[in-house]
Amino acid sequence: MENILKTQAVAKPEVINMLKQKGISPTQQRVEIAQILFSKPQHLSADQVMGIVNNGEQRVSKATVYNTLGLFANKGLVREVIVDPTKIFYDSNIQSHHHFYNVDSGELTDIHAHTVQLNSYPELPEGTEADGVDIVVRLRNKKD
Amino acid sequence: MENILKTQAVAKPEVINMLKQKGISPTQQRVEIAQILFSKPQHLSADQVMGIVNNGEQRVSKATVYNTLGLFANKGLVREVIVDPTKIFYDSNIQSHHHFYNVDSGELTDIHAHTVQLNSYPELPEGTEADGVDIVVRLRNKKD
DNA sequence: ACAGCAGTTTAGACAAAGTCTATATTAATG
DNA sequence: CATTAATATAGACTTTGTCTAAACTGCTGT
Repeated sequence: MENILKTQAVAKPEVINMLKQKGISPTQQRVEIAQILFSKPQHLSADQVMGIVNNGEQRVSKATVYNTLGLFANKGLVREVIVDPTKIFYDSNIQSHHHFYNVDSGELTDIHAHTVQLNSYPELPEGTEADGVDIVVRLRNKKD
Repeated sequence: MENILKTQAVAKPEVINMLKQKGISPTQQRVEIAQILFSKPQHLSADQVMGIVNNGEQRVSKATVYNTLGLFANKGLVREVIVDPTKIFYDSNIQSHHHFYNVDSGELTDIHAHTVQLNSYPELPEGTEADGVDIVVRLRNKKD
């Protein structure tokens, strides 16, 4: 589990409101995790969240971290980003945008929605509806 | 490990040539796996390949299946598709194209390259070069 | 033919992310 | 405030994938 310093948090009442608006009861653990996630637009793995929330003392269990991140993603509070075959990243920015993924460093950065545009759209298979479009530009470090 | 029937294979000499052209020495195990992969355009997980190649008797070890698929991907013989957080799919079609991923069924299907087009392109971060663009349209089953 | 050698393959131990289960704790409700 | 429903927890477990050390394969040059 990574050990990362907790930076400035978001105001508690603000976060509590966000949760309530999505129909999530704001328990202590959920609020703590939400404060970390929404301190800024960022991409965190479950393990990283675990490390930040439990920096020093143990306050939230592994199961709760996983449950909570899954719940948040389900309710549309955060977005899952699947680019690394070994783990899920949770993106605190749910505005439409895409990602660069540096295969060498594991770094994940944003591509603003308007710099990439689809000008045509495939027909969806029978009986299905689109749930989202993910565009990932994979990067390598130049070695010149 | 899944147990799937092996369908019609590709001719051995043909596959051996493909491997040689990419600088891969065509060992028995590699040829067997390549014959399965290239029998048609498809998306298979390591576990599925394992199931097909070893249908009935055990002929290729787990380590070799993983090594071989990794090697093939590295040499550009197959393409890794990362859409399912629990496993990698290997796509035997390396032509430029994209994917539908049905979140409910786990089904992965192709989107022809020409039905989706990027009409602008983001600036790449300093010191990096693009390694590929993956577009994934996530689907859910309609429940009406 | 065959000793030596590099490249492969193998079984099984191991690692890491994530899930599950049964129990304990907390929060909500009347 | 007692009861009940919802959450949180520790730790066992599962799955995908990696690693390691030993065995095997098939060349090479003599």
